[in-house]
Amino acid sequence: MKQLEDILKTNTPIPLNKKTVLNITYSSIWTKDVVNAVLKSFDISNEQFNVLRILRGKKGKPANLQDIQDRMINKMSNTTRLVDKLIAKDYVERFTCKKNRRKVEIFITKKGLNILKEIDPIVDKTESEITANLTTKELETLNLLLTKLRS
Amino acid sequence: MKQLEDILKTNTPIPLNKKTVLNITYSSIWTKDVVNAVLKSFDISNEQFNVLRILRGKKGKPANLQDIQDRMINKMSNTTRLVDKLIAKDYVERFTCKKNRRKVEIFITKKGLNILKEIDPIVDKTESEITANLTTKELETLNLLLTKLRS
DNA sequence: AAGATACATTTGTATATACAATTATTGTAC
DNA sequence: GTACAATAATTGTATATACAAATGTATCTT
Repeated sequence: MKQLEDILKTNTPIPLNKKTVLNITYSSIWTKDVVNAVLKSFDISNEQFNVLRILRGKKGKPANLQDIQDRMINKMSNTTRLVDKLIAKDYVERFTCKKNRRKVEIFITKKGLNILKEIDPIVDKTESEITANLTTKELETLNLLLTKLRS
Repeated sequence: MKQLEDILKTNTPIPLNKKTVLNITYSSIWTKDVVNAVLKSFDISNEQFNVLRILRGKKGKPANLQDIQDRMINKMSNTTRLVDKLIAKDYVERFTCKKNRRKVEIFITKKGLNILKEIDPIVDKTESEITANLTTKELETLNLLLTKLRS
């Protein structure tokens, strides 16, 4: 098993606090790289894919920018431009909200739903592969520890 | 304890595979935000700080770009520009290697060492705080599980 | 020695992230 | 009703990330 010290090519052992933070960071980059490699052939970024899934979850109801940001795992100061790019691909539509003209209403299009249907099973499979080295019990422990860490 | 489902404001439970990937991503963003908030007052980014620490680790010996990239936890296609910014701050010097003029030799300056000495204890303290909710045994388990995940 | 290949870094372009400032609209206080 | 504050989104600027292409240098082959 490749220890963090090997990855970072350091000969001095890393204190447990620092090692944990680095290990989380490194694992996150690793998972992101694996998923990105899969999404790349669809010409869509991880973040754009995430927005599409959120919009589908609204089941026809409109989402404004704050709805999307609330559900984004990446803190986005910049959802506007992300939506711009999805509009350019015809995956999403944006209208100004008539009741409150400061707000916008964002919808996923049929084309957006179709591409999601294509990508979803592949990402699911990739996520299964990413976690394949751990048993269900170990995965539950890992989730518990990460949640406790942040609490 | 705030579950991932609460954070993402979804009412449907997330499958364990997907939940694990999301949990790692979210935890990584969380730790990065905490550390960045601390570094911000020093007008230095997480990545620039990381490069400085790597250079200090060379203890006077030169580092070329590949040395730095090998030790970077973030896969950097772009270490050149990161070093440019550190040079602009007088934290780092760059010379072309005389023995092999394709290579560069990068050194940390006294000013760079000084700022590191200032920042280090604060980051150490922050990392201790980040991991404060877990016992030593739990931290060891967490590191083990993450390492096993990637193996 | 000339041409091909490999190596080390830099540069270009597109996207994402972080924070501040701005614009437009709505709500509230007086 | 006007002034002021709050809200929602957009825009601007700087940095970081990802990948491809270009540049300059060294090495290898014959």
